[in-house]
Amino acid sequence: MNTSSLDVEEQEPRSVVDDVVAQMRELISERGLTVGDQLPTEKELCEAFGASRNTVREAMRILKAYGVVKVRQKVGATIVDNRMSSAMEMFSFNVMEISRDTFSDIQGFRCLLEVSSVEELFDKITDEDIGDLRDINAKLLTTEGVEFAAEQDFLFHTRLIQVLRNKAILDVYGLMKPVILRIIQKGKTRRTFENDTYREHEEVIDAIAARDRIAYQYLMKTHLEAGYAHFNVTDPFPEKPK
Amino acid sequence: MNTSSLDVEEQEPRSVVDDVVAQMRELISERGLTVGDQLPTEKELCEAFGASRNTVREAMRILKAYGVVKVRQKVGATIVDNRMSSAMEMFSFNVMEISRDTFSDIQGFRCLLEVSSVEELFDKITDEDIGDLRDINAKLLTTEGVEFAAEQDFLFHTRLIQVLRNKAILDVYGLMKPVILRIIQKGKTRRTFENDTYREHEEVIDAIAARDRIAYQYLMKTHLEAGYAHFNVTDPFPEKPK
DNA sequence: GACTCATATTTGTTGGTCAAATAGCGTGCC
DNA sequence: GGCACGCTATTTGACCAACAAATATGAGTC
Repeated sequence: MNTSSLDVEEQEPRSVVDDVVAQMRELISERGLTVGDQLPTEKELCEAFGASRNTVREAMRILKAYGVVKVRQKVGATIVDNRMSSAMEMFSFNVMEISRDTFSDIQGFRCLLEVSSVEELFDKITDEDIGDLRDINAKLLTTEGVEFAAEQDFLFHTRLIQVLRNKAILDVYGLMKPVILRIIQKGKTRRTFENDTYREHEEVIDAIAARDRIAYQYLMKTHLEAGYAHFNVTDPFPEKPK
Repeated sequence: MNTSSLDVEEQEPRSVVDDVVAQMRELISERGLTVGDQLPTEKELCEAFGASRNTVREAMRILKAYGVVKVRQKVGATIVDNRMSSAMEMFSFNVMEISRDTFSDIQGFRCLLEVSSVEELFDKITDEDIGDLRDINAKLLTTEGVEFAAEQDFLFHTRLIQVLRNKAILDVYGLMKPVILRIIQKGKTRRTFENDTYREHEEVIDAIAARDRIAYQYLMKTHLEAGYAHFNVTDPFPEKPK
């Protein structure tokens, strides 16, 4: 069921490249290297690890893909921390249909983030935040196509999360962006955004402005669950048994 | 402040490898490839993209690092979806100290996940779940070293999250594992786990068993915030201005 | 049909070449 | 001295060719 965290994956014989990656990790750890520090040159790494340059390069590609190093010609490899944006990159691959389970899981997550956080949200929100929310929502009426509308829809919810001033939560929300965007678009037309979505957002903002906890929670929950109808009606899910 | 989502990073001229990665994405998208399907061989990709084999290989390494493909000799590249475990890999790099901000953000997140989800938690939790929690917590008394204790501590909280039956939330929790582990260990000894942590967990379990919402929320919040003392007292943070 | 084995194909690794970028150094000028 | 400029050595980027290792495939045998 869950293939992500706990299963014991059969370990294939580690390739030389994987080995070099591991040694690079050790090197970073041992020397206590951190953001801004330089790694040795490719040549030095070759000698240190006894691997060919291509192998070292492939290992370096992995670190770059992880967003852990940044390489510039002549300068060499510098340690950075772009792991969050790298993670976004990787989750933007459309390698599979969104299953009904994934959909309801993500929606449940959003519910937790946006509905259950009401206390902290009402605590921290300012008039400026509310103004921004109205501005963003207004753009839903400009009818620039479904993709644009979906972006604005997502931006609205992101702006709301931003009020919590919690980078970890904001990052995770950004991480889920590709999936959320596809959920938002599913089964909707430009008119859906113009009519339903815009109105629902406005009602949510009104509830926030009035500091009405009950109304906010009800409206946001309803709004999030509204997507479920669109999602459910579309297709019978050609589920793919492994 | 926030380097993850919104800033406009100066775009350097894309390398050939990045280009090949982009073309592979297109190819996957166009052909509607999904988990289990095969990619063309390296040779075919070279011809299709007009790139050398090493370049194609480096691009393939990136896709492998993303957990999007799995490559076996002779068989070739198969599309998979191990992005979550790949994400865990990348976040297990210790490239930077955990800042106080990161700490409080993560703790805030955990608070949201574990405290605010009380309704759903109490709704879904079974006696079996509670039994598991007690079993896991009991292992804190076996005194096998700090690393083991920290693992058990983390496992306790993971098991709690598992009750929600939400894969997305569970995955995100797993994603934060490396950071959480370091937070858990910070400033603690084996005795801390044996005494304080064990007792706090037991109290939480008791509250759950009694279905006492108020007590649960208070105890869990207190427990999570307890780490803050350990964290704050240790060092003055040699902050590293860029 | 079932099994064995040789072979061809495909990925893994290595060594090398050339190109492109550029940090660092030296030179000359003011 | 200090500054601007250009050269050069170094380093990464891309490519090529060759061989090793793994293995899917098919021919051959019973």
